[in-house]
Amino acid sequence: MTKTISDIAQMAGVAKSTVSRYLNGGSVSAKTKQKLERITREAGYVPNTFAQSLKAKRTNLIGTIVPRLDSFAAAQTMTGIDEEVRAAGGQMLIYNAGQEREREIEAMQELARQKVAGIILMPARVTPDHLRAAEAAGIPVLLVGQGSDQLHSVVYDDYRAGLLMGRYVLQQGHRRIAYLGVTEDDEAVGLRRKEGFRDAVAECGEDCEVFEYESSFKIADARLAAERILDECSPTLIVCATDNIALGVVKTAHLRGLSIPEQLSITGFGGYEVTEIIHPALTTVRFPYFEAGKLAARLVHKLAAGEEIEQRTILDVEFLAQESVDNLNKPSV
Amino acid sequence: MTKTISDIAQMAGVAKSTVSRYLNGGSVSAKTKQKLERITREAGYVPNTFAQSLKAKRTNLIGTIVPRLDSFAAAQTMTGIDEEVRAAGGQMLIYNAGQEREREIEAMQELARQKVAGIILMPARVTPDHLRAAEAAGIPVLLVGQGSDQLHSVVYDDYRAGLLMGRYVLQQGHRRIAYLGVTEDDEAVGLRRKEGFRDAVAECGEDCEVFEYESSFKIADARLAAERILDECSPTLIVCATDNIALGVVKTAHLRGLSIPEQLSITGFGGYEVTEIIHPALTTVRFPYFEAGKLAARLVHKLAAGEEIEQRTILDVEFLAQESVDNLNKPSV
DNA sequence: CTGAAAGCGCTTACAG
DNA sequence: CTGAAAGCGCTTACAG
Repeated sequence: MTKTISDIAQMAGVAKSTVSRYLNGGSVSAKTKQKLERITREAGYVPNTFAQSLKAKRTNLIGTIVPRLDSFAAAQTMTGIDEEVRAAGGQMLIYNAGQEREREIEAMQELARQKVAGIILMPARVTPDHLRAAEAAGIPVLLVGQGSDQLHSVVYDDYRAGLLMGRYVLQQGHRRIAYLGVTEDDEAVGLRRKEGFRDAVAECGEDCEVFEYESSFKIADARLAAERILDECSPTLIVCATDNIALGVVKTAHLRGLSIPEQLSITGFGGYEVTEIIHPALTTVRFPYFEAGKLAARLVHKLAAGEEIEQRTILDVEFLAQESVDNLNKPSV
Repeated sequence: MTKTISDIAQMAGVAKSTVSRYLNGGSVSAKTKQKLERITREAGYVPNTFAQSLKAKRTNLIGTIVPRLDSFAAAQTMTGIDEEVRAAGGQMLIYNAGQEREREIEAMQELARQKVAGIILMPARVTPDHLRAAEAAGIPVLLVGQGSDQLHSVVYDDYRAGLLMGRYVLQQGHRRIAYLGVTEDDEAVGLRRKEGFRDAVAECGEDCEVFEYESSFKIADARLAAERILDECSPTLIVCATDNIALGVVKTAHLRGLSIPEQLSITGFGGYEVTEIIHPALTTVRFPYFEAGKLAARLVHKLAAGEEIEQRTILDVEFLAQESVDNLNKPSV
């Protein structure tokens, strides 16, 4: 049924090697080239990827390992990677780790078996197991979202995001603030953003009370954390480590009948599309997920080609003042 | 560096075929099995997928073609497929068609080349080109979300979704309604939902004005459409063909200072997570995207195994009354 | 420019 | 239960 290179060779009256050479742009006379062109077209010839890969021992596949498929950040990043990989004539293979660290390790092994040209990994945390697996894979592994001294990475300026957010809310007059973060095991989201925020508070000089809380990334958990915060310390503002967490806090505020931002100000990090759609629109910091994906794809291709790249590429973030933070400096009515 | 089956055979002092048989669960004596077990483990042997596929001419890959990566429905469906495919020892390969019909066709050819065991396709519309490509692919193609007389499919009960929505809003007393739909080229979303809604209106018997409008799936377009609707026919309720469209309408309402649902009721279809989070929570119909993905994976595996399945599997939807529809029957204050 | 041959790593009848 | 051999469809030196 499906034609092989031998069939084509026979039909054209040439050797298999000639056909192969033609297919791969090797030296072929104009005449045979023309003939082969016609015949492959008419026969609807498509090369067998496996046979190619078996010989060539590599593919133009880029493996992407994501923590989950249904997150805004992951979706944007994948879209960026896909666009760039496709433009380079390759293909993206997505591996869903389902938020389990072991499956990230497994994924690297599996993708290495499939001889992908490179791997883009979006981990919540980089462990020694990751480093070992990356080493063993024998192919370039590029991190997105988390940095590492051992592996190449594309990261966001989480520290600056926290700093910008801190400066802004302080400048709006907030002095009694709850910071709803996530585990510091997550260096980028849990640690850096908070550090930036703390430094903004420190540089402000004035008295400012900050109550630190922790939640998971889940909206449901964020709602519970918000209950606790409101019961315990009644801040004028809750700074949330991600937009999703902020959405949970917004929900709790609504349920308690608190109006935003008059009675409670709320901020997020991320810049998810939904932050502009909800009312009031959420003040946040936009992270360039899509651009990070495109860049990551380009970099991993370079790595695969043996080129040198920077160990760590830091992408800038953009502060987005919207409507969910009250200005406490305005003259009271 | 990486061990092949020949290395293992040599190390164990047996023939390659014996190793292969051991690996594939063929008949091997207990003694050699034990020996091979140890040796493959110690050598860290991993079979070369390409060589396997080259011989076997098939893989345990399931190809999934999605219109886009960053949609709630697509993400949920992919997650469901992935979970099930993985449980069956296979792997899901995602192909992003970027909302271009031609790329859906391309994807089928490409996936066929890669000898995936089956393809799950989520098209906006099934065209003759799709049917031809599916035919030519020579492997099972299962549709999700849109039905077809030629191909197997898993579809949602879009008609019933529209019917339930229509009955509910009429029962709440709405008689001046805008229906903001999408192109009827999209049979499921554009046509069936609207038909269900229309039939609900018909069976109600009473006078009811329905103004039909059309938008794309984009939030920005939905916002514009909402402007037009509010200017032209001031309905008490806007029924939107998807939750995303509803979000756009909600935004417009907020910007105009209309309170929901008192001054304008709004509904969606889909049951996206965000509909519960926003305030007021959006009344909608929940579509079982995740379950559809799981089911699709099971069915495509059956198809690949040569089993018979129903031509069209219809999944039930669930009406979700939340807060965005006003009850006009309540005694006025 | 062209062809014959070997080989990539595996599987699969076929004998024994 | 085990082994020798052929072959999957391609690529790649090596001669010519």
